[in-house]
Amino acid sequence: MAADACIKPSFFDDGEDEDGPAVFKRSNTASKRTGLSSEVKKLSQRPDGSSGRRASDTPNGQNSSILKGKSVSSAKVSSIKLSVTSSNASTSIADKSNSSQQSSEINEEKKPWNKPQNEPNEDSDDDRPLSVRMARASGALPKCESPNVLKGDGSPVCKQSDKSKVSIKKSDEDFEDNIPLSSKYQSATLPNYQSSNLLKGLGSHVRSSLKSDKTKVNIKKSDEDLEDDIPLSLKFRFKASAGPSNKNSYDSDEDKPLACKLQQNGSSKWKNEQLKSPKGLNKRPLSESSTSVQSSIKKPKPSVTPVPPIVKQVTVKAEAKTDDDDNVPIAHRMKKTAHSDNKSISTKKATKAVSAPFKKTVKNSKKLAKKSKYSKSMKVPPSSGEGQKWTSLVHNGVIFPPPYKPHGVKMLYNGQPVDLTPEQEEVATMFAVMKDTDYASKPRFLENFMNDWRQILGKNHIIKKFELCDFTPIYEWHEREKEKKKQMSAEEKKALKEEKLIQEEKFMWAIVDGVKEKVGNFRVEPPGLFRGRGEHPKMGKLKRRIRPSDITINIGTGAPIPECPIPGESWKEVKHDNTVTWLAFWNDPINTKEFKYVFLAASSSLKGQSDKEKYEKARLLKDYINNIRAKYTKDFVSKDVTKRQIAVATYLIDKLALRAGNEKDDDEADTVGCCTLKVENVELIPPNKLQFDFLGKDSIRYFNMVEVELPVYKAIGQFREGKSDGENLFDKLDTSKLNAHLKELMPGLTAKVFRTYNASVTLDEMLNRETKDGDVAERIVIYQQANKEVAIICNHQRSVSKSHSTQMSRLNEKMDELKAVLDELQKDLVRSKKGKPLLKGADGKPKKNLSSEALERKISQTSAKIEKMERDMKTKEDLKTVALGTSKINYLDPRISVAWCKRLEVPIEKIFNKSLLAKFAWAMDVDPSFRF
DNA sequence: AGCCCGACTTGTCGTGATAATG
DNA sequence: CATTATCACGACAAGTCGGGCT
Repeated sequence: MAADACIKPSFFDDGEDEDGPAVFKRSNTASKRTGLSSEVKKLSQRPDGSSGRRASDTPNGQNSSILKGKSVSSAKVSSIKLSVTSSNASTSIADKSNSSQQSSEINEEKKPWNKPQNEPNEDSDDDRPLSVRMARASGALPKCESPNVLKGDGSPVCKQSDKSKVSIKKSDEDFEDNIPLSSKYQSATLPNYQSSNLLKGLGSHVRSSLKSDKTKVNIKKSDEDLEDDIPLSLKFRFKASAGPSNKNSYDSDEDKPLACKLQQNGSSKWKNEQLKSPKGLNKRPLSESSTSVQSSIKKPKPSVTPVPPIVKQVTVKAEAKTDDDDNVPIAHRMKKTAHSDNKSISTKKATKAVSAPFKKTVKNSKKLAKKSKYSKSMKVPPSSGEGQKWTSLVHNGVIFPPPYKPHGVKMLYNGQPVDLTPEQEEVATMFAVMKDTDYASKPRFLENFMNDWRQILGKNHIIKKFELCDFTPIYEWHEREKEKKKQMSAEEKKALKEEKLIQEEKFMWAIVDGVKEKVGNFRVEPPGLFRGRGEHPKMGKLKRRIRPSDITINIGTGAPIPECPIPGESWKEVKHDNTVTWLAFWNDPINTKEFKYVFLAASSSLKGQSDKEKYEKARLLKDYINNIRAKYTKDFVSKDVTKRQIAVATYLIDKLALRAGNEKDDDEADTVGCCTLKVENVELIPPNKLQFDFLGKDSIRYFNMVEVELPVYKAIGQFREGKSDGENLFDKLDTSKLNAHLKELMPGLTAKVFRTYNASVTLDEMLNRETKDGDVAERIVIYQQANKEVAIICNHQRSVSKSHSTQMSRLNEKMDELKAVLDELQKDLVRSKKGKPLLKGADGKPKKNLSSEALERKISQTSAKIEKMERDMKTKEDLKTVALGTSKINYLDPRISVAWCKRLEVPIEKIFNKSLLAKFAWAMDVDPSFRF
């Protein structure tokens, strides 16, 4: 593989990357940067110095550097530079290790169905060239050694009642021993529930005890903070000025912010069930927008000229590239885009320099601007970077699913075979195939399906009533097809796979600013019956086939327009909008107001950069969190109801990691988030506990009992007063008001940042309080436990595998056998010591005589086996409903994991699988001392 | 000031691939 | 070597949140 080099632009760089980080890919896109800076400035309230920027941690290598530049200086600091590195990583790493979620399925209620085709993924491509640096980076990490890893027990920190059967002890202890805190928490508060999680509220008391570890942290931090002109505490006061009663406690907390999280959240008992009693009706209007931001001045810092991007070449396609190009930017090569070079260069620079606001800050101009600019060949390169996401974009569009192939199998209606046209048969088949899913028995699904199918059947078709339909013949045909497929030889399967790959290859890549990047979902969704989650009102509706005329393509101005793969048809529209990252979109046939987008894959630098910004924003919250907590604590007793509601809602979001809770339409499943909680979802349990029970995103149940501070308890009681079950608990609130408020507390702050913050802080804290001993496998177990803790906080659940109970009982049997063996060995030992002959074996034959020593040895071996098995079982039981993958992908700052791996010499491949390694390429060169 | 469009992140599940087991 | 358990990864649904328009 070739390595590509790349450039990174550094504008300010001062040494930024000096050390280490490898950068690859293009320099960065200029576009956005966090914008925090700009916002920061704006904030009126805070003194600016204090403005939030977090000082960088010195320790962290690059990061610090990143921030460094700007932050230090003055307020203006604007841009943060991020250098994204990308790598592509690939490499040989194997994945294996970690566990993450996986599949399994069914839970009682909901379950999905399968879908027919899928494809092999594989993609070989991963082998995109690694950059040199990367290599180096990786070198830093030890390579992995053995595959096996984990497993052990993950001991659960939390527990649920049911699990009780299994004995507890297990590993937790190990883990916990070291960690006093957790235990404290648990015990403290909750009754049976899981403990650890339950939190104690932010209550400081407890926490204070915890502090210890944290203190150090703070300390460090403080150093860093030097930069800030104003110490947090000041800020704190600032905001909190009014002086909440609790303040003290908080203050104390401040010192150790991390701690908080621990307490956080309780676990819940999971199990998804759908609750049903929601009442929700009132939906409030969404409303208001938040304050706008205008960052006005951006000043670019001039500086280096960027090097032209290099293309990674690959086999690929784009006309432009040829192998040699490595060093030449594509732009150059492309004739069409001739002007592009300039653009790219200039823009990049510009953008970087500019402080951009978070997402598109640019006001209107998007469209106008872009087009115009573009066409004009961007004249405004420099500062224009605002909402710009790329300068050149080349791709081949999307691939459509193959046309329907009629099978001719006739279903029965009222016992008689029925002739169907291919279109009618296609829909009948969609349903037939879902026969053994539970959708097939949901009235709403059946009704929606029949309504849509009837339209295709036409008015006069004999088929009228679902009850008279018998799809069995088609279902059986499908089963046979599946079986056939399964029986294919390995070679045949392989051949099919390759063929598919060849067909898809051209769609898999896009060239963004001269860099080849993987496209995320270039396959247009095939027609099917809509499978909404939970009690979705539209389940069963026909999701019609998408055609080229439904699709809007977005591509660089000079790039060749992808040819429409279906002869005789054409794209709905072709745009050249460089302020967005999508390559194509179409309207969702189920909800025509919504869109389905084709984006770049997670491994792309565009995504990587925004991911990094997300984590930087969460890290910034660290500097404000104490202040924010003090503020809302004070407002728990505000006379202003709206303020009180905002305070309590913020508290719940912070402490329980609840989602914001936007309003939903009636044609969506009835689920809630913080702002949309209904009275019935929160029960008061005297003296100061709250019991939450509601369906959240994806209709996953959130059930948790939490001890809260008394003022919160009382406030909730007030909010419930005079309302019936289905009414909104927070009637004066909605997400835009809440976020607008949060933005006043910290630039760019929104409700979801708390989830990221709490998740990452928890991981960082848990990983760092562990001692360094233990072998790699044990360390991985520690990581998993931390990961699990986060998953619980975020309520990331998975359905229990169908075979779970079977597997458990099988393990139980084995366990019983082992115990019997142990028992017999012990009896034999006693006899042996007394000089009596051993007992006879099960088969009646005498066993060969063993010495007492030998017996003892066997006993200890067997006991060890039993213990291990108990641990494994407990872990398995414990994790049966916990999905670890979601938090790893979306909430845990990968730099925490990477730095930890470097420090403890755990191969990063044990923690991140291949996709994660690619996705987090930007984090691989983090300094080992990085702390969130 | 609210509504709604638009873009992008987050989340669960199914399924094929791969590793572990008997 | 055949099965079964686990893992990786894609599919696609369902959130969040900002911005522009009225």
